[in-house]
Amino acid sequence: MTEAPRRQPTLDEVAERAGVSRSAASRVLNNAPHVSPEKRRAVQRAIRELDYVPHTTARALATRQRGAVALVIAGEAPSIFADPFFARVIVGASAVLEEADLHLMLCLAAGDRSRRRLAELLRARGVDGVMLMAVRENDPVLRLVKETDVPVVFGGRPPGSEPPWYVDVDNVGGARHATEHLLACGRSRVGTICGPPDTQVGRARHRGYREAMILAGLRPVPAERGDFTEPGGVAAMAALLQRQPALDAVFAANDNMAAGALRALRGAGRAVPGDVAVVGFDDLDIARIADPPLTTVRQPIQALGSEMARMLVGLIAGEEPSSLILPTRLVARSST
Amino acid sequence: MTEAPRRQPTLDEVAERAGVSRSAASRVLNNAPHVSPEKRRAVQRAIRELDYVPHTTARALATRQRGAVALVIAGEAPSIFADPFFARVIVGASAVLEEADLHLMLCLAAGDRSRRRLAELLRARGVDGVMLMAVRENDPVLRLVKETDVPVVFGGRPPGSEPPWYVDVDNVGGARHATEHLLACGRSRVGTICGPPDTQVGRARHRGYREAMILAGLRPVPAERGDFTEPGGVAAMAALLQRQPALDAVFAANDNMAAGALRALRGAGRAVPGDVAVVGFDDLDIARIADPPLTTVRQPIQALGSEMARMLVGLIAGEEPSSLILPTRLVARSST
DNA sequence: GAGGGGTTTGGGAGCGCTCCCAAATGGTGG
DNA sequence: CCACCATTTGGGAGCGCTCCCAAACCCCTC
Repeated sequence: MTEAPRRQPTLDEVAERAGVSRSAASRVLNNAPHVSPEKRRAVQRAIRELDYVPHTTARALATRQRGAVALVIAGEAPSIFADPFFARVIVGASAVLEEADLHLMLCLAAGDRSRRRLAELLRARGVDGVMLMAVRENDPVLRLVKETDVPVVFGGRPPGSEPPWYVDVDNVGGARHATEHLLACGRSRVGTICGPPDTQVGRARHRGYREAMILAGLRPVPAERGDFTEPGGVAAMAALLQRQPALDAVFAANDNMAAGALRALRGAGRAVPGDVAVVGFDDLDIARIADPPLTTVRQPIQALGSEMARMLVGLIAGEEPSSLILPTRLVARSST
Repeated sequence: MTEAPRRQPTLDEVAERAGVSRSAASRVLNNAPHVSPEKRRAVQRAIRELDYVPHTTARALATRQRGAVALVIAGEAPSIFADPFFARVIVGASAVLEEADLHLMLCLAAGDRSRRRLAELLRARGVDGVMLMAVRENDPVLRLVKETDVPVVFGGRPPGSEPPWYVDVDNVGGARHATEHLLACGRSRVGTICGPPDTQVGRARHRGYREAMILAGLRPVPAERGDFTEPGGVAAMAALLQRQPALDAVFAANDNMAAGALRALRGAGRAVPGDVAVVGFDDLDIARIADPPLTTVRQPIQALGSEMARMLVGLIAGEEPSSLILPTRLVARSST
């Protein structure tokens, strides 16, 4: 504000100062061949002296690539993004993107207006690629990304479709392990609090539970449905207890609901893990803080982000990566 | 992938189809005056028929504005972003930005490399403005934003400096209210678990506590220092109890530490709120889930985001907004 | 019917970069 | 010493848009 609004120097000015042509300067900038060592040095000096920084937008226009990718959170309301899950995905992704010198745009694409903006962003080639998460069944965003010709990597699979490129977490396997763990602890009347059935995560974790039960020769208990929130977990656990009073273990499809279950069990006078063992899923902070600390299935959230980014960078570079399912790991604590 | 790689139509093509000049088409696009109604209609029809979308990058180059702003999280490690706080700021900000038709870039500017990239982004005019958060004392990022000529809005104030434009939360007032609430509950031996003193938030909340004590004619108890984490809260509470066994209330500078305090108190056999009342700060999920649910100071996180965005949009438009301190609100639950 | 005001209109010159291509340069072999 | 090939070099034409400006146009008024 104090100084004159001095313009940023342009490549022409660099070239002039170095006594070479703009083309030569451009070659040095992109360290392309066909520049004599002396000229190269001269240009480098000029760049340093003028404190030159290439104008990204101009470069983007000329090369037809933007140097940025978008992370799109579909969901039904922008507030879905408040889930700490996404923040950790971003931490993972941004490290990889930084390596590839790509910037990250964040689009909370809930609602018509933001979807229209996303559509424009894609059509106008505002980004070189997209990472897409929290897509629901028949989400209108699916049409948008189908029409675009920039590469799209999904995080998780939307229910009812198998995108060409995705990174997902082994929800089925994780849920199966969690249930098997309960069985291995000597429990046999294992119930489950499942997630909303219109989410792929909800479905997959429920399936893992059923698989484990059937494999063990037990009859799956009808699931009580939660909404991935703690209060939802309280309500579901209460209902489950009423329906199956003899329950000796519960697999909850995420930690929030497991924490709710803990609270409901305490309210009902059942000891954990004495009377009822509880396993959650996610291994968020709440699992460690819960009382008793929750045994849970840790999913590699940050790795999900970094792998998505890696895959996208590969696609942009013209490679043909293959989709990925990341393993989960059971973390045993005192709730079992 | 199935279709030919048909190029997006350009404005020239629109103009040609509408039988007008490129200039006229451009005017219609930006609905500028000096276009006859018929031509306007013709252009609009051509746009619709060709499914034309203006090329953002070209426009950016011509107008010298990018149509995007950056949210920069300074911090010392990228993982600071995993704090759910930022996610809610983003939810607030992105709604306002969407209204202003600005895109959001996210920069986790910890470490030299990412700071260099940020510097380039600013110098190369990759964004029209910046929202800046989690800046530490003497953070190198301060120099970067001082040198840039795009507007910068701070979220919170970095310790030791008063930025020209900021949105902050009334941490002092909130902490004072929290402490006064404890006093109003009939407590008098009120201790505090404070945050790291090199954060503005830590300092401000500690100050609010001291103000309330002094105003009430009481001697502030020397604070026990935590690090804003739950385990940190456990340790601090244990230390505090040892030092001040007669304590009957604690103000913790955030909910995580308050939850830790709860756990430590339970471990020490003190009833909450019977023996010791506890107040936290933030009103995150954990406050509601804690046992007993925490009385806490709610800060308007989403509003922080939206107000930052609003201020930035104003600055970009050439206005001269004034900085803002958002009020907090005490939420009474069962820990007091 | 010529002169004057205002409003359209379209050509052209950018914005700052990349990249193609033709010309210049330099080193080699016959 | 010249022809010939491989490099290096710089001019110029984009990329797709905005915006200035001069020319064209329209409608009055005198």
